[in-house]
Amino acid sequence: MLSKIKAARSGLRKSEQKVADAVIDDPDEAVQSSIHAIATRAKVSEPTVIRFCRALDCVGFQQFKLKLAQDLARRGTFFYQDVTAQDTSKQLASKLLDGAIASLVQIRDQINEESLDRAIALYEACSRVELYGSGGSAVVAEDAQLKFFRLGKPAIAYSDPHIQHAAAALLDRDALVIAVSHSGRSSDILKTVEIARAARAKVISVTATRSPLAQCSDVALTVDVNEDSDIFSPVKSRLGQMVVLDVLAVGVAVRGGDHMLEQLARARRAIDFKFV
Amino acid sequence: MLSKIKAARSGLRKSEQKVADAVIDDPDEAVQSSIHAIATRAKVSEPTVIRFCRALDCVGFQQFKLKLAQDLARRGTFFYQDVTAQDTSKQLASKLLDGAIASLVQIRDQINEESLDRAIALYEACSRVELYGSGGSAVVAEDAQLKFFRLGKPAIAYSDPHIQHAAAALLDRDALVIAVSHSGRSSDILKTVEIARAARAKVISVTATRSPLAQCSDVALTVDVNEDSDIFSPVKSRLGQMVVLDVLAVGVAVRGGDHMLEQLARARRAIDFKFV
DNA sequence: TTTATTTTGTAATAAAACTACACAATGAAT
DNA sequence: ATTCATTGTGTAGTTTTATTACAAAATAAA
Repeated sequence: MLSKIKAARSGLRKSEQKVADAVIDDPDEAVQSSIHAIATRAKVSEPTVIRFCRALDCVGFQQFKLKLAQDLARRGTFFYQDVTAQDTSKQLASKLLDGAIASLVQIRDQINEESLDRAIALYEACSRVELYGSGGSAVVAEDAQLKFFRLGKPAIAYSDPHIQHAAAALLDRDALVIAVSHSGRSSDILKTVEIARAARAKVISVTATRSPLAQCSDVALTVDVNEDSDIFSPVKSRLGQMVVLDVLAVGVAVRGGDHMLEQLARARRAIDFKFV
Repeated sequence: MLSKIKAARSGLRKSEQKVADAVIDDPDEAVQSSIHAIATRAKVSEPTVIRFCRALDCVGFQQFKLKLAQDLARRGTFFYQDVTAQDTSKQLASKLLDGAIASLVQIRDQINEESLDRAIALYEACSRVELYGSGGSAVVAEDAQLKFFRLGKPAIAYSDPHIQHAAAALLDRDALVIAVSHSGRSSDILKTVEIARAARAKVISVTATRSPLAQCSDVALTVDVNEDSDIFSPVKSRLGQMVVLDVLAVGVAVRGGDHMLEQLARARRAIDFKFV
């Protein structure tokens, strides 16, 4: 629509061009304005605004505004922007959300299909799952535990590094470890994975590409996002990790066929509506 | 917007629900209708339609239609698709990521600036923060705890409902509660909030629009997403809740000025690279 | 310059959105 | 069960917004 206006501009009459200019100048303002407001800003009469709409193949002003609004909605591209102390709350929220969205888009385009398939195969071959993550990653591991224990095999998450060490020492070749770490460089998690592998357990890591953790795992599901604008904690990588683990869990479920999917959907409704 | 309507539906009055149903039934028709047309189709009076719009945080019918139109326009970019047993891993991942992205886009467009400002003010006025969430929402509460305790005031998260009750009873007027719940209907969390309010603590809720929890909070930060395609747990609303709480925390930090932002950024690097 | 044609604005009309208020339904307290 | 208070819903009127009809400028052609 916006480009349509630009294209049509030179074919319009003089005062209609003024309307076109006013709309192009601030389209977001335009979609919220009445005919009167636009007419005033473009310094033309109200019927001129309507004629302008009709010239653009709209039946009236309302339809024009609707089409323009939809156009603006679609134009949404998401990118990082640093927050500043001068931002209004609205700007702040939009910037942060945009950043989060951008990171998910990035992850979507980076998903490694082969790793995912191998991870699914590892789950199918194991008899139980342990999830390790500390600090912020503990949250992700716990969230994943909730998903995995509905898939039919025992799943448990540990967030204390010492307990992780102890738990890892007790694993066997039928156990599967899912190790979550943002940087993949924490010595605790590396030590834990080392112990787990010595016990012949399989290891899936959810971490940064080419990090030490990724390199010492059987399968690495990598999550790399631009963290520059995260102030407190790597929110974006946390979101990414959660979604990637969701993908893994759903992937496993899907291998169980449509029947299993339905069953899980029912289970979810029964549980969540009561408790969450 | 559409998912907001669905989420808010049960919190609406009877005739407003009729309007909701009419809109959900054919949203494309709705964006082109006048109040009169919608009122007729829903078999209610015209003011009821306006009240319905207001209940959804719109200033009037026009704004409602505009938001709805933009929502419909965006459907095309990232949209929900049900996963099937025939999907390849890649397709599966894309579908799930698209769904997650779509939900964040929705949340971005729904952010209520006024609520956010009020929530920030509540944090600034309090002397300590307690975060309550159980089940899946416990994960969100814990994640938020990590953010909030870096802002300079004590912050603690409880995930056991009984302990939440006990903790809430010990609050005073300087305490701030952040209550997280997907549905906003769990009796545990409602009870906890009731106790907290009786102790004169302030309550910010992170939950569905017009849910009981939202209604009994001082400020509601609403998170409404279409959960149809979530198999295990409401991943999408979980992501949304985490981001919304991140926005709140960053909002608080930003009020502390650029200096505080820098300090936090340094703190984050120091902490996270070691532990996560 | 006059005349036809196009363009633009004024003023009236129609339609839509919104408000104030009154009646009806619901629920709590006696 | 009856009254009172509260909440919900509709009727009727008001204001705002969109649209039309038409007349006055402006422009171009003869």
